[in-house]
Amino acid sequence: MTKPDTKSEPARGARASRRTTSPAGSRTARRAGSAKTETPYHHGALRDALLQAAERVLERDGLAGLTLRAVAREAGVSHAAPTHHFGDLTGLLSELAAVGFRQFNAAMAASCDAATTPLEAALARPKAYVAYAQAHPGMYSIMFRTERLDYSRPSLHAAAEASFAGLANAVGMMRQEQISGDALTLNQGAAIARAWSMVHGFTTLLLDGRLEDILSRLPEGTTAERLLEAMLTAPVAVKPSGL
Amino acid sequence: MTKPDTKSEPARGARASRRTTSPAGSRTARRAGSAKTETPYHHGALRDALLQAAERVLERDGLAGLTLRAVAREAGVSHAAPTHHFGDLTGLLSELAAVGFRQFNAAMAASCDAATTPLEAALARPKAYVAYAQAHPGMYSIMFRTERLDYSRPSLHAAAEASFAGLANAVGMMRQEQISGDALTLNQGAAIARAWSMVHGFTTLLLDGRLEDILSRLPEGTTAERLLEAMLTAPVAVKPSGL
DNA sequence: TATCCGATCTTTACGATGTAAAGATGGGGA
DNA sequence: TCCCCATCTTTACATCGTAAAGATCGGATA
Repeated sequence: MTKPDTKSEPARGARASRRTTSPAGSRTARRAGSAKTETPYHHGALRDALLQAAERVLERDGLAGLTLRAVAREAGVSHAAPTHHFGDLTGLLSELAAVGFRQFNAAMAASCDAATTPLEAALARPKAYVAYAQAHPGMYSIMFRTERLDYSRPSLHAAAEASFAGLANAVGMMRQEQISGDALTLNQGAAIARAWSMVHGFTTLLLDGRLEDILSRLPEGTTAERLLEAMLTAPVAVKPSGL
Repeated sequence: MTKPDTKSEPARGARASRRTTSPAGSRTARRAGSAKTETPYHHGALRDALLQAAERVLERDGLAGLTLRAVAREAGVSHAAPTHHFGDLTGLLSELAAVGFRQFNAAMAASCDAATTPLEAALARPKAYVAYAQAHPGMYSIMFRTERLDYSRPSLHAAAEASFAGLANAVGMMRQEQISGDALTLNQGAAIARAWSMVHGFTTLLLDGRLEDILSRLPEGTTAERLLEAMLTAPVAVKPSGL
């Protein structure tokens, strides 16, 4: 009854004719060659290509534009191809978030290694955290948009876990304690929660534009990074609480 | 060509027959009467009814279930009725978020008024913040899901602004300073950013289940509220930064 | 080397959603 | 009394996620 999905997915129009005219043998030859932009019938590395396409779509069109069909279009394959590799939309988003966490962890590790002074070392990690989010806002927002993610996926679970472990480790070093794997004191937990909450909260507020108000009221030319630094290093309030 | 949208929206099936059999006059009488569950043709207060329906749907079915059509179904009207009152989905979500911010502000104000000791006063606001989010997770997540919101809407802008003003004011009282409306020192901005980032970050991490790991490692029976308290009051780390 | 299995990708189909546009309804002012 | 127009419904359509069946090879097996 419904008009079939024709027309909306031109996708591999060029390939259709090529496929009919080219005998089987040329496919492997083409893949071995440099013409990676052409799409042989069996893509060969569609999974990775789809993830890269998804990242492009996400950073170009935002979260709203990140659909299974849009990713398939971007990668030049049929709209149902992603389903085969990721199961469903949640699967694709979860794997993409895992990619994000790995980039994220790598960026923070690199930044920590580059630090020389103790103060630098203390600020390197949070600065890299915020910098990654600013450079890849789409990725960051996906990584923390839990309702569309499946944390039981091994790759995502592992990547996110590594991120947490790095944080806990950094806090432990800061407190000159060994954070053991299984048990925490209330003070240790509070220190970790404070560090994570502060940086994560700052980042989401920043990405949501919620800090514009504050930034615009600060002395001319104060950047978000400067505000972050002040937030992390400034003396604490007069009253008993950390507020 | 496409099969018309019949069947999927039974909605007011009962009303259709009623409308044909009942002459015009009885409508006002019915609305004035107690039968609010029955749906007169011109609803009379559809806008508010839709917002209440939306809140029910949101807390019952989560963000994924919150669609224009689901809200219309819940309110017992045709699927296109919400469009007339809110323009589009963004409009509905924005107005719902505004409702949320008003509830949120009221809850925090009430909690502050109830405080007696200085320590209580310092903790009342963040505790109420987290408590609201835990009691209304759907509402809270909508209020901070910026990509689907339109902050240029007066009601949402005003409600969110009031929330920010309350926070800035609380921080000012804590520092025993007057926070002037137009300009801030770096330290003042940092104090506001720290307070907001910490509580907002903690809340989102908590709702996303990201603190489970920490909570499960803490002494038996430690609640999220207790962790929050410790995070806000515990002495700060050894090293120079607030980390 | 010829054959066939199964992984990979495409086609087709369907229900649901957001939104636009045109039609019905009736409250309230002219 | 009559008619305007805000309110709500109907109809229509493009797009999306997903399921299921068909096409297309790479490579193991014989």
